[in-house]
Amino acid sequence: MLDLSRLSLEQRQAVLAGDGPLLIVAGPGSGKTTVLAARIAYLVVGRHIPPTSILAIAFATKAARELRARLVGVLGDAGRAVEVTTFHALGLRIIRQWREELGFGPGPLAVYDDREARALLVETATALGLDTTRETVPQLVATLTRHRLRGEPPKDADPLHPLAEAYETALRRRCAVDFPAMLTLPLRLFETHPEALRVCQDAYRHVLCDEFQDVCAAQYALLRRLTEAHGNLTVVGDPCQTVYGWRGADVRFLLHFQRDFPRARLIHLHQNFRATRRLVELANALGAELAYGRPLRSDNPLGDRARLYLARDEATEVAFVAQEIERLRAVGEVERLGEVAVLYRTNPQAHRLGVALRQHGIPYWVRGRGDLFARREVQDALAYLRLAYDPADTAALARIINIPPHRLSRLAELVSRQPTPAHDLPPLAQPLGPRAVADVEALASVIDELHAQSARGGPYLLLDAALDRSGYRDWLADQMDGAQRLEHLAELRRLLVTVDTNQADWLAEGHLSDDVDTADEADQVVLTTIHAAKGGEWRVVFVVGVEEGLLPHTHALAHDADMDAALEEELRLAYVAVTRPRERLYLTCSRWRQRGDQRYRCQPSRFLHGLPLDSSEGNSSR
DNA sequence: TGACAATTTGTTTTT
DNA sequence: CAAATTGTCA
Repeated sequence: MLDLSRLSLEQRQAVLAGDGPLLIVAGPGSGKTTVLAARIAYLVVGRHIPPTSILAIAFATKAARELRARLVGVLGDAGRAVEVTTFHALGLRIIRQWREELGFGPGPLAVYDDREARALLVETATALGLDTTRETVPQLVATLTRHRLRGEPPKDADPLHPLAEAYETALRRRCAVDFPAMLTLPLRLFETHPEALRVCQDAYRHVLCDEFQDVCAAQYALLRRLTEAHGNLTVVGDPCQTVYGWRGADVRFLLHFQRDFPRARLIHLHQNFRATRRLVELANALGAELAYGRPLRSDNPLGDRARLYLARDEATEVAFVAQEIERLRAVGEVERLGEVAVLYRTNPQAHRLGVALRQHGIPYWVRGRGDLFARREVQDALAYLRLAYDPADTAALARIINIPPHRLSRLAELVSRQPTPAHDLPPLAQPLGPRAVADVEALASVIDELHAQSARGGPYLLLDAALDRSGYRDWLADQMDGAQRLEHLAELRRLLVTVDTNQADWLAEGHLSDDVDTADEADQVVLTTIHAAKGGEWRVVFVVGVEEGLLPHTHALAHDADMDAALEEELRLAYVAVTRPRERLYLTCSRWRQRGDQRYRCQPSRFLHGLPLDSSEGNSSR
């Protein structure tokens, strides 16, 4: 049945803990995913809880997928029936289910990314007569987002109140949600429609939340509401790994869990099963600086010391990484390249790494952001698809009405201000001249054709038709980087081939998925930000750019108001990074770094101080 | 007035 | 280095 023999005593306690609130504080490498999966399995097998009434929440879609895979491994088909999702996907589903109650009209929900959301906010702010300069806008976005993630809209007296209201109305009018709305709207719904709350509460008899140290107030409120009837809430987290403070994460929900849930059981998992003992010691040395930290225990083999490489410049630094990977592969220490990851603080660092790895003929895979769904051409293509499925999707129309450029930019402005379906546009285009009217009519007929086709073929065929009929493909080909951007669309097409045709949801879900790893990761080195690496583990890990200015990032040093908090988050980030490898850890930094056309002198990170490291200096390459 | 090119700027992390 | 902003041409 359920085999718990390979679990430690503490792990078993966590798995078998009874009903009610349960807090598992689990350090890195303590097997928390295993425990989470085993606990769910135990609920199903041992306690006969129907899998469909168990809700497991992760932060990233990737993590959710991994957990689901584990569950299928342990439980088979029953594992598939467990609801494993992310906060945002859950929120989106709830919004969809009660769309009318939330004041949305018919038609598919559009998901606005940060760019679109910002544009809408600027528009509403301008309409309200607020000044929207380059300095004020980021402020505005930040403050408003902070309010929303806290689950507390600005009070009536707050000068931001009218903007918050107007922005929300604007979203509703366009039938759109942005990321914070996926959390705040369900909360609102639960306030105003208790019957909806009841339905959601009744659906799940057990709720489990991974990465609990990273929940924001709105997410925490969501968890509380969902479980307030029965209190069967299991949360797993590590206060030393909060790295999403800028996104509203508040570790106090974990620290004060027992205050909010007096009956809560607390279990610590602090034995590390992942890394060699020397690496665990290094992690402990770094973690000693952290508040709320507890040292990790380890009975693992001693292993090798971590290595610090001081490069002269970035080129030398990335060359070292490539050469070292080559060497490890040559001596047989690395069999599959998927056992190796390179971690960095900022996305642009991936570029130089890619160059070096390519030069050495080492296949690699860049994980996380920068890919598909963030790209403009992909968004455009998706907007065409949205229109094909629903010609009345005015948000999608507003996006593509002048792409490729017709003579419709005036009209585009109108549509974004006052949503109008394409069919009703010709009168509006009248004053712009006969050519504009003709263009609008041509556009409307293309949309009609696509709509007619939408019922027949799969999404990828529709994509082909959309790109050809609209002239988008031809237009894009002539643009800057046209070939490369067409390649992105080809990638989208490949993805769409695998999509379940009858699922109307995939369009919206696409915005939530943080990676498109159809590629086989097994034989490719993984390049990832430290943030996106959280939860991952590899045999060999390189952490590059461990310098003042990158890790800790200058941004964390700038504003002295909350400098301590910001700096500590950087330290936690470093802690996350060094706790990823199983066997081998390399830290590298560069003495010089190029940014724009200026060279900067760099100092090794303060976090390296006092760590047990073998240092070497690079002077070979030029 | 609108499309497009060149310049310039300001840079974390992501659901 | 990409996006916003300004400048130029039709």
